[in-house]
Amino acid sequence: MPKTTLPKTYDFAATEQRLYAWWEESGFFKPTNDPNLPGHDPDIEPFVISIPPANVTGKLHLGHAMFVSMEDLMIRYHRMKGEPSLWVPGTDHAGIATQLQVENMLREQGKSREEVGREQFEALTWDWKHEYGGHITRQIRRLGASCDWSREHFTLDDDLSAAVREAFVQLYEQGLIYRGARLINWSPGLKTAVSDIEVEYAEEPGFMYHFKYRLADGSGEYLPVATTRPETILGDTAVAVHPEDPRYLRYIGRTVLVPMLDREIPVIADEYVDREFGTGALKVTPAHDPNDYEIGMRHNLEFINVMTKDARINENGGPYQGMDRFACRKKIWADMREADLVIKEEPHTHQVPRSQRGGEIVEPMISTQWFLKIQPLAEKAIEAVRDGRIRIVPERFEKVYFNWMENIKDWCISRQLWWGHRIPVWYCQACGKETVSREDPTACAHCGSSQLEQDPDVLDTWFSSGLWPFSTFGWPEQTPDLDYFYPTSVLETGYDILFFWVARMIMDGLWFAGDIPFHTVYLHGLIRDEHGQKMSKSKGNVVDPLIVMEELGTDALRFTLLVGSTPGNDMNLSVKKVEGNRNFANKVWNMGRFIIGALEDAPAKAQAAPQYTLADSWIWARMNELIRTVDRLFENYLFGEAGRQIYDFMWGDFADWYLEIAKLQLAQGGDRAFYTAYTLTRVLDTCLRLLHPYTPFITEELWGHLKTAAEAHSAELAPKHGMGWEEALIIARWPEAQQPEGWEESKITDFTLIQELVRAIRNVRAEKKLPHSQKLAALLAAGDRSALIKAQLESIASLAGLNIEEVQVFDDLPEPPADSASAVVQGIAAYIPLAGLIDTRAEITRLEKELAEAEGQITRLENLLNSPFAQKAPASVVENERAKLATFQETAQKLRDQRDALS
RNA sequence: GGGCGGUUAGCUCAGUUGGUUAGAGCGCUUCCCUUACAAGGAAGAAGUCGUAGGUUCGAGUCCUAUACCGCCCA
Repeated sequence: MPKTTLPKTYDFAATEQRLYAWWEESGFFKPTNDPNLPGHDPDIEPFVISIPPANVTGKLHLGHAMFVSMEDLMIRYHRMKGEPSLWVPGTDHAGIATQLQVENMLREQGKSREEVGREQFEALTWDWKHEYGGHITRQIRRLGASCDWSREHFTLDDDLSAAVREAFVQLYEQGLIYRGARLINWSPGLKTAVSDIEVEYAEEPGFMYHFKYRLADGSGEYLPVATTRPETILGDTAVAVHPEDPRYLRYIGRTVLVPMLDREIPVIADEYVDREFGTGALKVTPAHDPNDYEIGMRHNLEFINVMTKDARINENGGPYQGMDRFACRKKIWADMREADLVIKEEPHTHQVPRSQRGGEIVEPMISTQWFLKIQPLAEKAIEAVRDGRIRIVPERFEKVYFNWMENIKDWCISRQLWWGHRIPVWYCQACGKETVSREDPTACAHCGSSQLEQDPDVLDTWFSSGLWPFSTFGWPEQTPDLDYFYPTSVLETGYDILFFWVARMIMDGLWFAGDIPFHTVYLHGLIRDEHGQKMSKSKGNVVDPLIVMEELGTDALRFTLLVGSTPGNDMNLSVKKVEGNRNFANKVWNMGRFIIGALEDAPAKAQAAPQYTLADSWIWARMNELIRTVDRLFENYLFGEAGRQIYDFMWGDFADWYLEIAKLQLAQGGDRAFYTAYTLTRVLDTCLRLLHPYTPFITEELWGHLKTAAEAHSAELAPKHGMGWEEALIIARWPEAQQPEGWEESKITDFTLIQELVRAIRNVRAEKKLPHSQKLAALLAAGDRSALIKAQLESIASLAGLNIEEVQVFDDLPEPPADSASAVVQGIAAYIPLAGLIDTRAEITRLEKELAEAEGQITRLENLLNSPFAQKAPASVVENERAKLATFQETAQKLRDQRDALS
């Protein structure tokens, strides 16, 4: 055959970049029905996804690979459905991360950011962004992401910055943004505040320090108190006990002396105190602990901050001033031991708050920051999910969402960084009042003075990310994009940023854009290594997606991520799995090679109306089943299962069975060959369309070859039912399942019987260790199915390795032939004469084993049918079981005959 | 302390509304370079579906309890 020039192995390296460039140049990534172009129809509903903006500093990791694969799958599916599909790409400025990068660069040059100054530092950061910011988007392209790059955005772009200003000013004017001194999480290394959700608590070994709080009256009495952080003693402003704790009742209202400082503080009663924990008496440091802060507020205690911004002890710490917090912990404890104030210390595991970035221990501190009263926004956001306007997949995350939203606290939005959206508040040096403005003001709004100074802080990066689904469309401008594409359709991301990002987008979307930002939230899981361990550099188990793509192809990686995961659940990834899917890609490639080669040899036209074979009908029926299944699964966001179905059909049905039979049919020539070529083409075409959202490159490449070959060969091979040989697979129409016409079930039943028979004969061959090259003779006793078997004899013989000249089909064989190996399938007996090769005793043993199996089933089914099952189960289910019983009885009888013939 | 998820073959995991012989990939055993594919083909071994109850004619699937592992929140 083949004049075909396709290489034997799919060469993804030569394909991927070329196809991506072609897609992009051809404008396939842009939505149809663009609202900025003439002829736009606003009534057609678009499908829209906002990409989770990647950090500009980022390097591609599997998390990116996951969301890109998942979102690209959805976008490609909807695009093929013919919907105007838009995927908006972009990056965020990642305040802390980016600033750290540039600071590191400066450090290597022996400089600090303070030395270069703010303006220069910002300029350097922009330079850095221009140089390295494109890395991540180039890497996202490598994954095949079909996003509309002409709509790419960056959170610090002018238009997005304008959106941030607008949002800030609106909230300020609505009285929801305020500035004040509150307890916040302070990152001493970064010297900035961080929000509550940027702090992670880890159980770590430490000590519980027990010591004496002496009464101020000089009586020598003391309260035993325990703490894990002795350095905070310096900031204690009360000792609290439970109001009903008999041990301490008599101390309530009296005063005690702070160790080493001898400051006099009250003993108070508060129900927060856990009598079982520690000594039952709690030192209260309102300026350095969230719970103590609450107590301090309730009891009007003094708030004494004892630390500086780099976590050293400040002037309130008396002799300890200037010491690092951990050095102070040691020193004060030593001093207290000296002063006989120590009772004991014991090992203790406690919760240590660490910064999500950098990992240093965060210090709770009182600091003046900007806060957002988020509760009014949260209420709307809760409602939107509660009433179903927004659906979260998988549903269980709705509970997590509600729980967080209902307990939401004011959000600290200011950061002491230089890289980000600067807070649009100016302080007047003349009158001291604030001016808050969308445009940089030149004069104080209150006194007109021009002596203004802008707040030095910037906003939390997530403040801008929350606006992403509409700021990228031009909000607050009422642009055609905003009008048409907002609300977007699906928000897809990892469940780990449900609070950081998803929740804020919902709140902001409802608050600012007046509508939900998307109707569905799809959450994927985290990717772990092959044994479920978190990937980390220190463990050395990190899988680099770039290397995997390099070695095994993008399609293999994508398919692995998509098919190996279920919504909301973590997945374990191993290179072995990717390898398996590389093999699948190669298998698909070779199916294509075969089919394209086969076309060239088949007639270009049919002479008569089609007379489809059993195999043709079977594969056609199975294919339609597949399309229906895939559609159903897609509607339920079960992309992994859908992918597995496609894989199983292509490999297990189409390649393993139909292709093998097709070889025989093609060899017959004439109409048989034509209709076989037609079926091969149609099924492959359909499969490639279904598979395209998973593995876009190989399917596009192969489909192009198929299209070229088919068009060159015959117009009659073209797709029908609204499909055609479109310009490219990426914009080709999604297959529509043909409604069942009634004949399908029996064809599938018949073909399944043929498969089982073939397998049974192959099994005999394998057990007798006969090479495939040795064609066998066979006698088949097929009862009422002998017509079917006769009709399919050529296929059976070929697939099972029989010599068709030596195969005989009977309704019944009164006498099982001697010197034969035998097998029984659904009551059909197959005898393979093997003179000299039969070990009678072994054969009897084998038959009896099978007979025992069949008899076991008969007993089971008889019992079942004699139970209430027969009355209570639906008739069709009962009928099924009866039919099975009959088949087993038939099979058992045949097996007995065979055994008896040997004995 | 509250909530969620997981527990199915040696390993990694599917199993969609309960339907009666539980599937895949990898690994393992045996055979085969059969002109689409050795990154392949054929055959095979392998699971009391964490445990204990319950609902039901029927439970991997629903309910209750429980153990272990993991995650989130406080």
